[in-house]
Amino acid sequence: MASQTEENYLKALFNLANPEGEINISDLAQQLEVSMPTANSMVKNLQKRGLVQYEKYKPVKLTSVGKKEAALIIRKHRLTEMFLVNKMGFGWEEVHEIAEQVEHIHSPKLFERMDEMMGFPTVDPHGSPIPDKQGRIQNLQLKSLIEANPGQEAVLSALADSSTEFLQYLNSRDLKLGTELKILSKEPFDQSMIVSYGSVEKETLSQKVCEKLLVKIFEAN
Amino acid sequence: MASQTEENYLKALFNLANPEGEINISDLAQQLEVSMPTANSMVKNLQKRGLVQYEKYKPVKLTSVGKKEAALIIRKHRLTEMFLVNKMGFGWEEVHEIAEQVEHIHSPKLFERMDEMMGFPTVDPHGSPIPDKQGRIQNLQLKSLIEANPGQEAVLSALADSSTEFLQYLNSRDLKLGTELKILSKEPFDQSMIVSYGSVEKETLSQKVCEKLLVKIFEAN
DNA sequence: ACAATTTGTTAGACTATTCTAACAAATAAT
DNA sequence: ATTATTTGTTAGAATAGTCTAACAAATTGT
Repeated sequence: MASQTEENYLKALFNLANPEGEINISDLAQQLEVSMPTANSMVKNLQKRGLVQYEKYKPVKLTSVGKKEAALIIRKHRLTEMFLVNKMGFGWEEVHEIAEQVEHIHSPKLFERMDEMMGFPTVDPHGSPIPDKQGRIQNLQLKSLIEANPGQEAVLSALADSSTEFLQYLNSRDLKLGTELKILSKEPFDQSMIVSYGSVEKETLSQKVCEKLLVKIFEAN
Repeated sequence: MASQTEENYLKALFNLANPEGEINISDLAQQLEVSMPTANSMVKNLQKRGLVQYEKYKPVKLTSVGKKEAALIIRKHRLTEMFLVNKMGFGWEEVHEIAEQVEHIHSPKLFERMDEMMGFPTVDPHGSPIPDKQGRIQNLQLKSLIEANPGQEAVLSALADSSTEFLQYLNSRDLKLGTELKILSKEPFDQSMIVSYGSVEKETLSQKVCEKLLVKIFEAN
């Protein structure tokens, strides 16, 4: 069984993988806040255990076994986040740290019970998909708000960044998953957007923010 | 901050302490399933950290700081057990293993929320008291059923053993916390007792079982 | 193409937690 | 009281995970 440390490496590898599934050792080291030699030696260890594919001076790739292990840890993380928000009344900005610890608990029963109590949710409080028990992840094909154009409408469906700071920014603007945004205009100079939603008539969202809002886009009717 | 391993040693020391608060290294080693030299070296480490009092060849004692740390871990354990039973529908025989892991989570918020959701319970599902936030433990002064005499009544209030096997034995006899037992007779030869309770007219409880049932005793009216 | 920079590797060391082997002290048993 | 047994200690080694220093390969920028 993977140690807590190994689990954290698997999760980081999963999250950092580029579209080809490759990860740099330096990115891995940075993500986990360890030195490069440390990351390097753990990658060798994971290779011995069949969880990653790796050759000297080449980027790392999770094997299918490694990918599944990682997805199952992420499943526990996201189920926990959802449980904390839906069943225990936490705010979406408070749950990451707790889930970071709970995800390492070995107890299929516990997570199945959470899943059941919530009616088998498919996304976590930040809109990220919850992998199924086989470690499969549904692909929602959401777009970044930046791709929407004036006149269109967009439903906020997930976030590309779940940091406390960003979540608090969203809280302060009353932006939640499910919020319907009308795109009023786009500023070509800095890529910022002016939108309206709910009782907010007019709000300017910077490029940085728009990039991190994942939406379903509709033609306004 | 104490590591998970150190936390487990503190908890074991707390639970093994005799009435004078003393613990043998061999008992500690056995409880934690480690060798004696391992337990010995960890005791020295805890001593350096001011959590135990210790001199060569003498029994170990928790300091007041160590005792408080231990009690706060036990608080998390028992709150978790209660939460799993009351809020998540687990059986009392299923929760120990899970709580054993959850107790190491660092998140005051999480445990305070559990406490709040349950209305600040004072005992866990096995009747053991839940230490308060200062690590203080209420002393219930319960007696073992073995001390009750024919003609008296006793309310099952806690257990001196919460092993899965014992809990399953109790489940099979429909014995729960709160069950009112009438003592019909005591067998002087083997210290077994014949009792009635609920819809059970007559049940024989061995000495071993009676010793582990902690009760409040009343004169029958 | 070659220097500068970034990225990755090796070697060697440290800490925490564990072990076994060997021995010493304390306790129990005759 | 002397031996036998149990309990506790020391020494020395192993593993997991981490580090720094030094070097090597790959990439970037003229």
